[in-house]
Amino acid sequence: MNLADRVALFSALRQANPEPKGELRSESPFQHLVAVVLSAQSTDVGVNRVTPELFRRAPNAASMVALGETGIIECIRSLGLYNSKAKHVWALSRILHEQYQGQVPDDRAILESLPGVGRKTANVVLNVCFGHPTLAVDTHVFRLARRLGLAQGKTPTAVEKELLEKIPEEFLYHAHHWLILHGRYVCTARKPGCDRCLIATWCAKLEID
DNA sequence: ATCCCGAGGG
DNA sequence: CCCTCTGGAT
Repeated sequence: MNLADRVALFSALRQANPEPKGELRSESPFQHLVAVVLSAQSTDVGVNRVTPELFRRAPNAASMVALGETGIIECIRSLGLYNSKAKHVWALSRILHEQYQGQVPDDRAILESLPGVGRKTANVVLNVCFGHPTLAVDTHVFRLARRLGLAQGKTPTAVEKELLEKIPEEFLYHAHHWLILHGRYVCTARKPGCDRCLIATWCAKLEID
């Protein structure tokens, strides 16, 4: 896809949704970090179902440490993957509490060193909490980028690199949310809604027609 | 049966 | 590189 088409594609997404927001609910960087860790292989609806009670019991790092792994599991059981997620949330809370005054650091290397925080989660936190133009490649962005023909890589890391090269800078900051929302509600995994797709004009999947 | 805002461990 | 973690929704 050439530059003019890429600009047109992202302009269409921007026009439809000028200020895209993620759908995970939180009231602080700490809560957002925890919500993103919990979102691994789970839906946002599921995360938003359990976080009100979790954050009522433990709104910050210190109280999350006090709640303990068992208390965390009680709150998040219906999400799945609860043993490892509870372990990670408790351990990262303890590190933030003991070493970072309970604050989430604006630093990729430190974020990725936290238990349960990989590249994708760090990219989301850097973007949403600290305003950096990072691009988090989750399951939706990965699928959509490949369908559109914006990337061919076989790993999220490879696709992130391709997208960073192909998405014009002016669109980079919002690109994650535009792509994830489009992937979630239109270009879904099982049944892509091509008939109601705003960017089908530029989609490699439909080029043959 | 497949997918969900993945990460850690082998 | 692959496997596992795990329940809920479709």
